[in-house]
Amino acid sequence: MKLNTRARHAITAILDVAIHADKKPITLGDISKRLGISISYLEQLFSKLRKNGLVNSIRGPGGGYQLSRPAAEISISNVIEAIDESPKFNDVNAEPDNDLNTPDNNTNNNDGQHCITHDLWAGLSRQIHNFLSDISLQGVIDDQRSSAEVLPQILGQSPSNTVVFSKVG
Amino acid sequence: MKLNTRARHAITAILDVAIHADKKPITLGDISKRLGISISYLEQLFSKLRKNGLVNSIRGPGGGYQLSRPAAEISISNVIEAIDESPKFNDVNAEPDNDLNTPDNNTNNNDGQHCITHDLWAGLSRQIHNFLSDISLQGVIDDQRSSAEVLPQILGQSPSNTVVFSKVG
DNA sequence: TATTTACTTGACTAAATAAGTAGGGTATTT
DNA sequence: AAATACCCTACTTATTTAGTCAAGTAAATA
Repeated sequence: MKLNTRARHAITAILDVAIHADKKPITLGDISKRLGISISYLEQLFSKLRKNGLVNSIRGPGGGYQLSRPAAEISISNVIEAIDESPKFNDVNAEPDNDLNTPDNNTNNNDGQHCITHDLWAGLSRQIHNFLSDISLQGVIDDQRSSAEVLPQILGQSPSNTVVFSKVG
Repeated sequence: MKLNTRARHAITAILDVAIHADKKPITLGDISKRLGISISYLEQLFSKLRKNGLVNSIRGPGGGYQLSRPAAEISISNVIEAIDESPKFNDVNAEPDNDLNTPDNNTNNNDGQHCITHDLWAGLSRQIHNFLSDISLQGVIDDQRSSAEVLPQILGQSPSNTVVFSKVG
């Protein structure tokens, strides 16, 4: 699982769809205009989102994309995992499929210390994954709403006590 | 705040130090052997860790690095933030200092939708940051030790909202 | 049926950033 | 003297980013 700009774009794009869930299907052209991302790029992202069952596509005039299920039932980790799937098709080298960047366990170093920190990282990685599994698109939207109400948004920095989690489901 | 391989290396490296906290200072040579990372690279990382007060250095034979404070009082976000500081020294262009990759809010698109998703991403980013602020090095180690759920170590602040995580999906 | 509109797929790429190494040195401490 | 941290510049390579281009396919509508 990688938290990179690709993931960010996918998340903001699907959030854009989620926000307009009540209306007609959202076209990639709309999203492109709003987010300033090329349609071609969005096509790549939404292709994966669709194949992973997160969005439905509707063709023809008036078509576009909609969430396949309520925003409360799509987690952030769902989106990220849909996006950063390695191709792994075709043939040869199936990549080791790293979770949040898996360290190479190639060079066996002297003692088993490397394995220890490897396991520690894996544990942390799992925790982050679980955390992101518990945040839904709806949760992100609600959090924004509530923190906008409660917080005067005065500070760009250190608002760190304002976590409002909403869980999936 | 960026979760990339650089951050992963920094975290595993400082965890390596934390594991040996009871013993003598850990040399970069030791870590290099165990993690398979070049000393040059580790120097870059530990330079930042030291400047951010996370580790102490001891020169001369028998020297090395130690944690500057108990592992329970160093959070994962502390480490990440120490690492991904932009240079920003010297002179001119102070980078906008992105948190988990800040989208460009340059091209003002038609309506205010871009800003909405921008805010949503910022909110999510903040949640992740808070989450990582509540996980200490000791927490990661303990989690590994007893793979049950770890209560977040309380670091100085982080008062109100007790972060409840785990619960694998 | 013809046209429009939108989604699909795959190949390709220029630019930027990240990742990591190499190697010069200096400063301290044992 | 040796081991270690500390500092700096440069360098190479790999990956990611953020797309473009082209040639489709599918569905709705006029």
